[in-house]
Amino acid sequence: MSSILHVDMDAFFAAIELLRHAELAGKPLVIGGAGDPHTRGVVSTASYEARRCGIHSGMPLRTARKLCPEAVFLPVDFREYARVAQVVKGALARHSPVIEDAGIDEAYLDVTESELGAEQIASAIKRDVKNETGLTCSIGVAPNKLLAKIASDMDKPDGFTALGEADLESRVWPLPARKLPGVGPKTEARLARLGIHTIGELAAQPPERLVAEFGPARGRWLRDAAQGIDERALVTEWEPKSSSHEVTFQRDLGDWQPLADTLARLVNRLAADLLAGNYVGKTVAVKLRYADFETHTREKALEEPTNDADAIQRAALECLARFALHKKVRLIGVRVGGLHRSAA
DNA sequence: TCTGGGGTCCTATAGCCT
DNA sequence: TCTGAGGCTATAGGACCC
Repeated sequence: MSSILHVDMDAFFAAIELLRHAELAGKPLVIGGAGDPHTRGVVSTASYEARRCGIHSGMPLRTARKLCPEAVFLPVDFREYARVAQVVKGALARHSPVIEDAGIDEAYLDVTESELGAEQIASAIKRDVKNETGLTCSIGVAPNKLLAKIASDMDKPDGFTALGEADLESRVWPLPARKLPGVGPKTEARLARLGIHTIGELAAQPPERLVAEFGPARGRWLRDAAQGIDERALVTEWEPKSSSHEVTFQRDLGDWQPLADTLARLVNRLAADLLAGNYVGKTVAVKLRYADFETHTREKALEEPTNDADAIQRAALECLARFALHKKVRLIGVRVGGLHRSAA
């Protein structure tokens, strides 16, 4: 039986800002966008005080301000959060050689081979992370990644939860289906239409019913996940498959020229990123989001893999020309896919 | 004048080939 | 020669995650 830890930092961005701005302790704090709730942007992280007002990540900043006018808004400082994340990951790596980076503020550790118990390891991790960063985290332990992640969410902040197969019925099945990682708002709504609201109700479904509704791959995955079955191994090495930049305009745009100008800037940034990472890509895609939030992409395969800004820009402009400009545009983006390391 | 930016993976569909 | 089944690839969209 494997023993997998999931480590999840508590309100990561907000907690880092509180370290730098001690005077904000106890106040509702919202990190997101440019830090100005009068501009377009969404909440990245809300402190626990702000969450009590109903603010959560993904919410428009304007909405957050209406819910909690006295909240303090700060811009996202990715460089600083990435720096702290490196310190955290360094501390984690000392507790297991088998570690999966699962985003800026979380990771999985395989501690099956450790001589220490999972709970001992978890408390040592909490101590080290606290000592080296001043931050707290929540940790879940389980026989697989799926259950470990569910576990780490069960006691926050600064919690520890162990889940075994025997806990499935009493502790996992009563949870809403939405608590399964991989079930988002769309799937939650479809399940609700089938009368399925909890993970237990999902686990009790005849597989054919889920397959009929969601297709073979997803139908079977839903059943397995609800029964706590997850055989995925930790991903300890990773290479990017695509790289992109996009921007949402403060005011929707109705003309080609500023769109093309913005696209050129995004392409230059992207080409610089590829060059810095020594990557070349095989496809170029342009994304347009119209004012009504309808989103479309147009993609073109390159004749040969490249990271050359001019070649990418030619392809991007061809993609842009295939769009109709019948509605105003709120966002434009560019992506290069099919990445691999450059031979040069 | 709701709704970011950076990703991944899956699915549907169309065109082409055998 | 016509028709159909099935596989493969490219493209577009959707859902999800942090």
